[in-house]
Amino acid sequence: MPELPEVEVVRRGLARWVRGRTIEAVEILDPRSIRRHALGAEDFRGNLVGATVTDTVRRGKFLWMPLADTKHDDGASRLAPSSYLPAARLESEAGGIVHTAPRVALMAHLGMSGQLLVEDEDQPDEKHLKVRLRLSQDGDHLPAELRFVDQRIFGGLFVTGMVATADGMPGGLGEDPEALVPVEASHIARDPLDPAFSFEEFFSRLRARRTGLKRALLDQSLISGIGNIYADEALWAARLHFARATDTVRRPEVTRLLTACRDVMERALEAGGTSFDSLYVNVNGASGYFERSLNAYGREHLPCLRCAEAGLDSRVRRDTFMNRSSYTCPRCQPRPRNGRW
DNA sequence: CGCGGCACCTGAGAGC
DNA sequence: TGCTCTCAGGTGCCGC
Repeated sequence: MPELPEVEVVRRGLARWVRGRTIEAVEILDPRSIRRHALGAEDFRGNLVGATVTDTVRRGKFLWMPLADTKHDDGASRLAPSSYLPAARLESEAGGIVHTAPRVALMAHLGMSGQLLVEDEDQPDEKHLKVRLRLSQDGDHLPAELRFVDQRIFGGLFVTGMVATADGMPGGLGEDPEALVPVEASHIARDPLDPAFSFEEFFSRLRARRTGLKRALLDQSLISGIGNIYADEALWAARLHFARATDTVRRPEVTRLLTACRDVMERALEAGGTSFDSLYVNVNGASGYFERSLNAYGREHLPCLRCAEAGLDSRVRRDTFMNRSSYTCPRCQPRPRNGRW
């Protein structure tokens, strides 16, 4: 489930249904979905069985569940550090990233088509079911399984170590304010809904780029959580063209753009996310309904609603950009000449 | 070293 | 029916 609001919907579902529960069994139906686990699917399983999910944390589109080991009362981890933090990684962290006491997390990225579903064990397997986790039954009537379903396999799960980022700030949006960040998410910038997001840092880094606005919005190391839908929606709301040169944008324009990003993603979150079909659902399999609130994305040839309100007829156009579609109103988002202003 | 293009996958739908 | 083509909410890596 792609962009920030959809991932946050999933995070909240996991916080409700999975936090505090212990993983009792792991079934890997397709090892290709254990994507970046350096030591392979079998090691992945060994790291998870007996571990308890202590929290659910998100940064941009990355989602993770910090794990506590419940096997030993003395607090010693059953998990050898080398099994989740390869030596090469330790060496590569010299620049910028300070290593702290290793903690582990179950990382998830949904890619283009991943789903995390909380279900009873008697539910039939989904066609693209990749991984099944059986969870402890601490209370009663809790669904017994957490399933990872993914048609295109761009998403995946893995267990990894967590580090503190260079700014020494807490990791992301979760319940634990001291949360660290998994190594694989440490290059991901804060997202616009993160209280620690810095406008000044974003503005100066954006201005230093020599590229177009949309390409910058989609760069997760500059600003995270924004994908193709919400980039188009935010640019439309801010009346800016996707090809506008980043080194010419002025402060008020960037303020407008960021406000638009926050606004559209918060509204999408309230609506449960954007779904065009059953591919994008919450942990209980239900679709969000923000799709009906989109102003630009997917509206080729349809009227620009802002222009219509002003009594003008302007139709949304679709351009191929970065090998994907971009939707703009040619009247209120005019294409800059020579990519400049 | 920053930027842009492309590979990684599967499936749905259109057109012939 | 089946082929080919395009398209789909993302990310990382490689060459320039």
